[in-house]
Amino acid sequence: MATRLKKAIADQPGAETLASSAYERLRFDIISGVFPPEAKLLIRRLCARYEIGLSPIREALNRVSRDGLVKHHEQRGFTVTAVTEADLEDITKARCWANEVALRESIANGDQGWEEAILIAFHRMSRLQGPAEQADHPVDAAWERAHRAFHTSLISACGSSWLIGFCEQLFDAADRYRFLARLQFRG
Amino acid sequence: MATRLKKAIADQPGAETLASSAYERLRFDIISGVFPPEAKLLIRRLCARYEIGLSPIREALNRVSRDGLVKHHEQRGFTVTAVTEADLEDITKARCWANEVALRESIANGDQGWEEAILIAFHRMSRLQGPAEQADHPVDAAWERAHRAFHTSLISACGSSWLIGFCEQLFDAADRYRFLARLQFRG
DNA sequence: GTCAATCATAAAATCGATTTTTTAGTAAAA
DNA sequence: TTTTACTAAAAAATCGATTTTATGATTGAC
Repeated sequence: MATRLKKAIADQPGAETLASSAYERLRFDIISGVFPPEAKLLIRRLCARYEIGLSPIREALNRVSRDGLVKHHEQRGFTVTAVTEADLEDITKARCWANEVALRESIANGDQGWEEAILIAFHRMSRLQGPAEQADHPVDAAWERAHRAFHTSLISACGSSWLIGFCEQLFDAADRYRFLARLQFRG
Repeated sequence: MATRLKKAIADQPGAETLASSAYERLRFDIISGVFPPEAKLLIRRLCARYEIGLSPIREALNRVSRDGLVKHHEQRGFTVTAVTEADLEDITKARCWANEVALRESIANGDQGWEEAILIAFHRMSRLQGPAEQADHPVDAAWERAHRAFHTSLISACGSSWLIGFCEQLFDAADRYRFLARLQFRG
C-alpha cells in the first residue's frame, strides 16, 4: 500500500513536465509580444528555441490555442491570434458583462473571509511598483501576478468557478493588448 | 503562383487530421457516457479503440481537456471530469447569467436577419423528433445539432464572440449531464 | 501487526524517424 | 500574358521506440 508520505510528495506541484514549462514559456512569449500577432509558429523553430522535442511543443501549442492566443489551421500549422480593434471591443464588452455579474454575485454572497482576502490582495499589490511607475522596464512579473490576484479576489465569491474561469480567460486576452500597446508606445 | 482553384480546394474543411477526428470521437464518447465520469483514460487503450497512434490521441486529449470534459493530472494521465451536484449548480448558474446577458444584448442589437435566423433554426428543430418522443433511442445527433443551432441563433447578435463561445462551452457541459441522466434513467 | 524501503511492472512523457501534405518555384500550354 | 501542370523543398502530422515517472506488491525492520 502506498504511504501517506509518498502521496504527499506526489501531490506536490513541483513535478513539471516539459510540455507544461513549454506552455508557460510560449504563453509568456506571445502575451509579451516576442511572437507578434499573426506570426507563424514553426514547430521546428520552437523546438530549437526551447530546446525540447516535437511532442511537448505540439502539446503546448494545443494548450495555448485553448486560451485563444493561437489559432490552429488544419494541416497548416499554428499562428499567433490576430489583433484587431473588433476583437478588443469584443473582449472589453464581454469583460464588462462577465465581471459585472460576477462582482454583483460576490457582493451578495461574500462573507468576511472574502472581504479580508480582497483587502490583503489589494495591500500586496500596492506594495509593488506598478507599470505606471516604471514605464521603461519590460514586465514586472510580480506586479502582474498581484494585479491578477486582486481582480480574482473580487469575484471569488460569485459561486461559479466556470464564471471565474471565463473572467480570467478574458483578463489574459486583455492583458495581451495591454502589453502590445506598451511595446508599440516604446518603439 | 498558387491558383484560385487550388486555394479554394485547400480551404475546404474536408481535410481532417487524425487528431481532429479523434477529438470528435473522444468528445462524443465522453458526453454520451461511454467513458463514465472519473474514468481513467489510458492512452494505449484509446489508441487501440480508435486505431491511431499516440500523438493524435494525446493531441485530442489536450483539446478535450480544454472543454472541461477531462482533467489532466501531471505525470499521471487523464481522467474524465467528475460529475457532482455542486458542478451542475455551478454550470446552471453560469449559464443563466451568461445567456441572460447575451440574449438581452442580442435583442437590443439584432436586426431582421437575426430574427429570421432564429425562425429558421426553430423550424428546423421542430421538424425533427426530439428526445421526449423517443426516450428509448440512444441519441439523435441531428436533433442535438438543431437544438444547439437554435440556442446559438438566439444569442448570435450579442456582439461578442467570446461570450458566444462561453455560452456554447456551458451548453456542452450541461448536455453531458443531460445525457448521463438519461443513461441513468434507462438503467 | 505496522511502517518504511526496495524492486518489478505499467503507464505517461519524450524523442527522432517516417509519412503526408502544403508551399513555392519552373516550365509548358492556351 | 495568363493559366495550368509538374517538381522540389519545407513543414505538419503521425508513428513506434526509448526514457522517465508512478504504481503496487514484496520484503525486511521495528
